[in-house]
Amino acid sequence: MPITLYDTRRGQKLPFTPRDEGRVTMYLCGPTVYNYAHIGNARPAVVFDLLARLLRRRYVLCFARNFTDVDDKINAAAAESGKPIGEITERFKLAYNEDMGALGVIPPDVEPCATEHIGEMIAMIRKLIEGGHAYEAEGHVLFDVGSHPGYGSLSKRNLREMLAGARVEVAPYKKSPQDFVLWKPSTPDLPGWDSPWGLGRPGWHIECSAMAAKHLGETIDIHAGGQDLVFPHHENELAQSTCAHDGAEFARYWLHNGFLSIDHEKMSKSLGNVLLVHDLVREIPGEVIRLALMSAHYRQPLDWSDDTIDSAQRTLDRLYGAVRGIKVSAAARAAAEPPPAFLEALEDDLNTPKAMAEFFALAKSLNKARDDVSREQLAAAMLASGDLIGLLQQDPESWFAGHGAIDITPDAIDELLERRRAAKASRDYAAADAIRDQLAASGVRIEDGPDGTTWRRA
RNA sequence: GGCUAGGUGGCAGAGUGGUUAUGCAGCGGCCUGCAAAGCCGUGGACGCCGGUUCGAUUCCGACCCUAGCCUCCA
Repeated sequence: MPITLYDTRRGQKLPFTPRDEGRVTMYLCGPTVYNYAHIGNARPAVVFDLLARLLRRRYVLCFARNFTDVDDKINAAAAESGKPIGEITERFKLAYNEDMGALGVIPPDVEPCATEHIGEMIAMIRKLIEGGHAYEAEGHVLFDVGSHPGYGSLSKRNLREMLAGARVEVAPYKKSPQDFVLWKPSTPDLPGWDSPWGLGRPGWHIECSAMAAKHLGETIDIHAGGQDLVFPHHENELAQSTCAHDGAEFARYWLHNGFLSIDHEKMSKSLGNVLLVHDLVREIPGEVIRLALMSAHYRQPLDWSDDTIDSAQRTLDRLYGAVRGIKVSAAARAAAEPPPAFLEALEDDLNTPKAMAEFFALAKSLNKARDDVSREQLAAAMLASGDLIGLLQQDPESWFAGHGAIDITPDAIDELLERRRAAKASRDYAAADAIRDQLAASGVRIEDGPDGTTWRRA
């Protein structure tokens, strides 16, 4: 069964086949590094990390995710803070990778920075001018959308509709209101590079086109990003790259993740509900955040709330609870594979909810299994499934110990549990229950099992 | 106003032209000294109106509602 993916441009789910047999190229639009990533930024990073993990099972993958480190928002942040631009971009590049790492995102193969590809951008812009697809006007270089009949094919718009709906004031030097900037002039106080059009800096869209071509080639298999990038960013990338590469197909599959809302509201500074991953990971285990981001299908909208987090936490408790206390030998773990139904769900356009249902089925089988061999094999299959999607990466005991949620040491807990065991042995249930209540007051919930008593943070 | 996606049981959230999603919550039971966890069972759903069909939550059309984009926001 081939992997299927929903392609935005063609508007349907299609079997995925790489252009070169056995090798896949994928490009994901990364962050503009002027602030910490918020939870909405984390969604594409996590879901397309999952896709990368799946693709690697079958293919050699080259996965690029860029940093946009030249941008007017960065300039504004620098002006506001009084810090050099390079200091800001470096700081937030590091923070981004740390935060995504906490969510189990495996670093991509290539992380190109826009500022290191100015030469490639200038070359591409020259090619566009030579080909009649771009023109210079008042120090700017603009892409001429009228020169590319396919413009609008990705976002399914046509120029007439866009003109009718235009609500933005148009710069007078543009031939058409939809023409967009490839290069713009810089003043000495702004980042700038020498170019055939004077000191300037690149527009946003050309960065990705140039970096994708440099690292992945003129035609890439998969281009991914958030739904809000479809227009104008990806439409413009598509136009630029196609025209600069003599009509060569730019991206064979376009994937877009749905939007994330906070308590059913749009996340925005004005509403004051912007949740930074940097802050969230201090309170919530990374795996909980990761699972919450995978709890809805990636193309669906996802609402982030306390319930979303609680639900993911409970789900992980259940999964960790199933594998807790089961010895899995290195050999068994190495031999284990995720169940076919689990894989099929994921390979069907990343159907994570369906895959989780299969994960639960596996946990249930394990909970019911009696003999040690079956239990080890099922636990190994669960761990293999977790390895694939970036969950169950912790030792179950430390998972249930939590972090900072309890105000009593493990040694003290063990001592109390021993006293409770003794009380139970002498049928002093009042004393046993008193100890249980005492532990509960410290945030520890205990569970009597056939092999003794275990505990977890409440 | 235009474009693009959605509207599923108390909540979250898949999927399907006729047959169990799944998880949480609820209810009953097993287990347990009592709990918890786990297991077994159980109720409850497909926005509204038409159409196609033997049969539609699933296909088609209209309508209502929601979200995103049309502003260099993932």
